[in-house]
Amino acid sequence: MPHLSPINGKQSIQETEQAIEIESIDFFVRMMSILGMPRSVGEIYGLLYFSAVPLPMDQIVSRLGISIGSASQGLKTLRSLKAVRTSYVPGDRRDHYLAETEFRRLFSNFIKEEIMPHMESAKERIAKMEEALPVQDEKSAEFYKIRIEKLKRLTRAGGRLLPALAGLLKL
Amino acid sequence: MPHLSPINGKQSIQETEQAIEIESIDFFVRMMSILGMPRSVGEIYGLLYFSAVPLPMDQIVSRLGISIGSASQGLKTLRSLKAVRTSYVPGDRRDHYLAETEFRRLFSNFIKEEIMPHMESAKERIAKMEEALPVQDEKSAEFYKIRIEKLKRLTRAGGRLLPALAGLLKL
DNA sequence: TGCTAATTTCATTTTTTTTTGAAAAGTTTG
DNA sequence: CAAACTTTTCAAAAAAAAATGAAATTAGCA
Repeated sequence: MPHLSPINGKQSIQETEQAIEIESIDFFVRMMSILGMPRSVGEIYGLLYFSAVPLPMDQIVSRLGISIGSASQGLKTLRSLKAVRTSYVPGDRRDHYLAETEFRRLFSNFIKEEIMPHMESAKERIAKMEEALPVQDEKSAEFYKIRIEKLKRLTRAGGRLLPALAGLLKL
Repeated sequence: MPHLSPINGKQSIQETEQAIEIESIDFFVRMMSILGMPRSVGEIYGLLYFSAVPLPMDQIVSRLGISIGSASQGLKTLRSLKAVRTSYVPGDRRDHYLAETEFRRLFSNFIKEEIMPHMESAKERIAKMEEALPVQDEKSAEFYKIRIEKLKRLTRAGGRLLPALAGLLKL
């Protein structure tokens, strides 16, 4: 756990900022973990979310107390989700990172990048079930057909609903 | 990997059923793992989904080649999600399990049981951020307020949208 | 171009999650 | 109510996922 000294009366500005930062990290670690993202990814996003200025990787590393490797991989993940952007800071050769804070966009990207590919392969697997089916020639064939049809409806509905979801998020 | 002999010409009924079963298990293992469920839970549901008759636990164990403990825990999880029901079979003291196949209902249960509790604790964490905020007395306070407000909107929108989601699933 | 700082990669270690297996608990029925 | 069967529980083992750290790579600058 990082950070410096209080100075003045009741509660310093640093303490307030630190308190919010800790809660933010906690918040996003949990949120991201619902989405199956590793802790470090949540920590980094949580830190950047309440940072008024873009932070270079070494700041992220030292403030979170994680390794350089973790930070690099976490940022790579966040970049691929477009959850962070790099911003250019003149006279500094390091990349500086900034959180994307439009949740609708984030959510939309997440669905597109992480969920939809699974829907595609789901469809392929259902197709394989159908291939296996035709030779089946008895009363139980009907049962299988019905169950397969249900799966097809599910993936069709999912394929339509999921990409539309972000639009329904009225923030 | 379990199961028995082909007999007749091109492709036996057992082979067809087995092929579908394997694809089904594969399908649901992956689906469930998107939702953060362990492999065994997907396997069990995948097996039951294409079973015309309710299966007792020892059948599940032997067909999937998993341990009794795994099966028991997996079934417990599935019961809590209402993804399986037990059905009474006269003259057999074992519980027989049946897959719930209405995905809309399944989905709705999943959101209620697995997602919504997180939304509640998210709200609490945001409240903590707000508690930390008031003493903050400079220009940057505004920045924090805006970010916190965004989080509040997110959780509010999530709290409304998520429970309504299942209803939007037009299968 | 060569030097240095910044970042990525990846084999290894650590941590977390899942599965196992066996003992405990619970049920049914003779 | 006791014997046999079924299911649950949980400590330990195994497997999977994530983090580390150091070497390799890349990129900026003099």
